[in-house]
Amino acid sequence: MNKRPTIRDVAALAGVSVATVSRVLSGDYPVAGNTRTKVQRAVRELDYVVNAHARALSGATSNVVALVMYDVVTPFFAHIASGVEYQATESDRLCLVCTTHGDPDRELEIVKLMREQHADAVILVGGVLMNDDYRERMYRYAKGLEDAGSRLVLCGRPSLGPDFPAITVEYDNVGGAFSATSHLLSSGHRRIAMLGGPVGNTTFDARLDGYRKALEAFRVPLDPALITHGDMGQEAGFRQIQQLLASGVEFTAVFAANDLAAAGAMRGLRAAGKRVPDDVSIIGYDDTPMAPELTPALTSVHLPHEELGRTAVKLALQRGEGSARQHVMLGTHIAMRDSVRPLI
Amino acid sequence: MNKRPTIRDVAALAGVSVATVSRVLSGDYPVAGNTRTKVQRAVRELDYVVNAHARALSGATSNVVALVMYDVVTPFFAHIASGVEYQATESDRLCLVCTTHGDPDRELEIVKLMREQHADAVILVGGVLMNDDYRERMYRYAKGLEDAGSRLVLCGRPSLGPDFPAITVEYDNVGGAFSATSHLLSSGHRRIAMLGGPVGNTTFDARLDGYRKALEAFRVPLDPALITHGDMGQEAGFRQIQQLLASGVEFTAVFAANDLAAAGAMRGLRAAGKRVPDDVSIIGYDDTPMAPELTPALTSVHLPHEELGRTAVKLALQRGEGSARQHVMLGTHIAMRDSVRPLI
DNA sequence: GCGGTCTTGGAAAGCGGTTTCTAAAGCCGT
DNA sequence: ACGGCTTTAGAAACCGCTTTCCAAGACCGC
Repeated sequence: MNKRPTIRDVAALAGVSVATVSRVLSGDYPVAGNTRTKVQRAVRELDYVVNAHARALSGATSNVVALVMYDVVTPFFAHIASGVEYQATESDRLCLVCTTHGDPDRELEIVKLMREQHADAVILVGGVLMNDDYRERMYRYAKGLEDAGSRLVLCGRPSLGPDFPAITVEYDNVGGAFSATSHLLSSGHRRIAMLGGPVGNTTFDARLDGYRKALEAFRVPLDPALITHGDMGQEAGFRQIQQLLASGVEFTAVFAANDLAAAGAMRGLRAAGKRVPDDVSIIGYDDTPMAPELTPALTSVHLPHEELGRTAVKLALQRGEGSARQHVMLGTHIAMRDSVRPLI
Repeated sequence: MNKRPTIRDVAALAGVSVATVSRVLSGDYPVAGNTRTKVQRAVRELDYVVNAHARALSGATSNVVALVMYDVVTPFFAHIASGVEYQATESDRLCLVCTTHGDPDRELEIVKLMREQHADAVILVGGVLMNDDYRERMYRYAKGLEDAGSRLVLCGRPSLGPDFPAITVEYDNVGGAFSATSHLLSSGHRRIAMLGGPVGNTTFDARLDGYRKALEAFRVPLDPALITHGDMGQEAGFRQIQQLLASGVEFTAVFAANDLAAAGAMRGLRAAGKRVPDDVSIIGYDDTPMAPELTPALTSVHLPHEELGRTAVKLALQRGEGSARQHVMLGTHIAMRDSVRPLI
């Protein structure tokens, strides 16, 4: 078991000083071609790799981007993660992934870990329950991360104000929901059930808001009986539609605040003998890979997931003062498929 | 902008030496309760967090587990990643995620990066094109990682032999495919089309092998015309089934080597006016979240994705000699749904 | 041939911890 | 009161790299 070689071993073998080896490897400092070759040969000979920790310790950056999200399997998060990972790689960074499952304590712990790691950027992804406790917590995080040298990015989560030391990369939840609802409205639907998410969650509150605004724009009175809430899983969607059906309230269309709930709802409608889209039209949100495979293929609000992730990393890594508190809002569009039918 | 405090600042504030602070934080060495309290107060006062790189540098472990996989969004990988992340957190490790998109050069680079990082474990996930080049590459990786102090884990990928310095955590591809095919066979189907993956890929070769073995066990002759290959995406599944249909070969059932291809195939069958399962039965593989939402709900081979990931981490972190080259094989089972119908 | 830039390479001081080695207290029995 | 043993705490030597500061050659015009 030969110990792992150090830069000293390389220097010795190449017959130069450690400083020279370091400079050859970093590539910035001018080194005579001859010397460079000798060093590179020695590196290959010993199969030497630098020690990232030693490098990070002595002033350089850690070259790590941290991604903090609810979980890793929900398509919404997975696709954002994909974008983050892509851009991190592009920028020669490694990508640290942590999940919170919605637990604030866990989140606190993760932020602490990230301060320890000196991550170049810490990206917090996805909607949250917005309240004073949250704001205060975020403020502490931001300060801690700032003087650990990390950039904080809020991704798919509203900004906490222009003075808040974080970059925000959002997509237009209100606009997307407005479009989706408008799409149903302009197809003649007036009784549109809303399958909403947890109350207080920034993402789902915004989607509900877009729904409201669209109704208003079309001068359709809002019927609270049409609005339900769930945890946005497939089972929740199934149950929500069942309740709606059982309650006897009439509706000809459904706007589900995400595709998973939409899928569950379609199953529920089918179970109740309702045909989609002949009896009930339905539109989802997120445009996950599942959407086109459902029967009928689900019309859904398409989000620029990957771009969201890429942009978050790009902005965070962009050096220069002032760049530390930007706010970007990306647009959405509707992916039209077969689950919506105009009302006669 | 107050600089981030060091252990020295804490020591000064608490009126003790840095050694003492270090010991209080590590928690192993005996420290008088009084001193401990003073130190903890100072830590809180300064909002001090250790520098992970400094800690890693001075002998301790890096507390990082690296996960290397094809991509981050395919449910197969996402669920394994979920298990890895879960167990890593459980073991107080952070989780570094890298994707290769099948590029061997990228993989090589990642392994180098992991050597630099001194990851506690490096987990390579998913099937690969098995050939001599691959074996040789793996051998180099294994050696390099070994004397960087990292454990190498092959997850969902066959072992390279008992002497190979790596842990292997597999699931039974042959067995799963055997069961799936047998399920169709015992339902009376004899003409079973196979939607296979890339030739040479360990995962899909094994699934094809299980298909063959099942036919053999039922003494059903294998018809090469029923076997197709694709890249296992939804489009591939769609195209493969179209070709099959166009070629005129008869079949009453389809075994798709993953759910994505199965979904595409179902779409293709529907487009061709074939009803599932009335005209054609179909069974998938991986049991992704999409499976129960398809119409009809797709019967599929369920894999212990999460457990695979958890086991990989658990074994890798288990210290003790000899534990460095274990081999675990997890089982699969069929999730019965509505896409298979007995032939009269 | 000489003083003065430009290159090139080395010595050494950190970076922020952990850990070994050592010394000062504190406790005990006699 | 004193020697010996156990706790507890400090000094200092690393861990492996980057980078600043310097010095020695190389090269130049005159």
